Amino acid sequence: MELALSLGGDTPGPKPFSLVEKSQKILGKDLGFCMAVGKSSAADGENNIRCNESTGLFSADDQRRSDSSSDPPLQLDLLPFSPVHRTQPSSHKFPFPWLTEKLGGDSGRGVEGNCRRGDEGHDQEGASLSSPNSAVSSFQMDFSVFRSGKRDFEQITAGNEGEADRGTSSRGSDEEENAMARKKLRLTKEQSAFLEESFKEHNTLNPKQKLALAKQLNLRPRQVEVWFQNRRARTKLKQTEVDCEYLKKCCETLTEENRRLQKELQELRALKASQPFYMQLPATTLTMCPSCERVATTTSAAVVPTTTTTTMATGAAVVKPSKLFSLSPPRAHSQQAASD
DNA sequence: CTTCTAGCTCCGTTTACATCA
DNA sequence: ACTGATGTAAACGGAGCTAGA
Repeated sequence: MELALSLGGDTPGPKPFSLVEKSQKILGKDLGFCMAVGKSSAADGENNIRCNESTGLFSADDQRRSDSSSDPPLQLDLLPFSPVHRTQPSSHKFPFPWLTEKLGGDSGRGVEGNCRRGDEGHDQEGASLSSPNSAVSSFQMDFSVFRSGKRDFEQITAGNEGEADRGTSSRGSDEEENAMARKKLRLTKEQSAFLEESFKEHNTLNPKQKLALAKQLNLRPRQVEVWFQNRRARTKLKQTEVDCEYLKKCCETLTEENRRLQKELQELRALKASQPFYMQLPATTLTMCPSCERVATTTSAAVVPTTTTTTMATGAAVVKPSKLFSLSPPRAHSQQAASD
């Protein structure tokens, strides 16, 4: 058995969040991820979960495929749950564009901010709908205050417009635009929260979803695309950190186990040397599946093996060895379980 | 069947911006 | 108040893959 950790990067397509039963606040972190520890096999390449392009949902086939492994993967799920989300009432739902579309409504007003200058023909409308009392709609003003320490408002506005203009063309295509200093526009909390919610639904977007989201948030589609791209990268990075931690713990466990086994082996050898007839009883082999920790006992015909072979499959196995033992790969048990 | 193209994601990198000492 | 170091996140550009013409 191999210890297979899904780092989420070496497989194409969306990642296995759909498999995970959502449990929040694992490891006490706000950001969360899932970790899948499963048996690696030649079919692993087929276990990638693909998000349905049209619905953004994971299909039952995908689920079945992912469940097809004989060893159900251990998953650590630390789902994204930002402080922003925590402040939301539990009943609060963001109006996802594709959902509102399905419901036949275009009523959800987008979160304003980083406003474009009418590059898609709806910005002016969005601006005109702004309510002075709305935290969201006050963004433009807040934005100017927010940055007033660095630049004056006119410069900022010009920067936004430049960004907006640039966004309508494909990336890096226009020399004029390239000549212009790259302005980075921080997304508002509302925009980020909205995008986070969307990301929780599905971490990739089809073009329709991207456009709808961009329209909803008053961003360029390219910005939405880049945000998801960066968000996936962040997820992967965090996942890698979690995986590393887990592997470190595995390593420590195995080292400790190895040390213990070596010690026990020495004791057994010493015992054998002092009592040469002691070991002529049939050897007992304990076989434990590391994943389910079921132990099967078999009595071998061998008498006093001259060498003891111990195979540790994973650090998950905790075996109290008696006289002689071996840890066989869970494959044996899997086959046995299958026959059960 | 091959080639071309468009569109996508991933990845590494750059850069603007915020924060802190 | 100013400054430099550092971290974060938006954005860029290239590579690779895939579907469709």
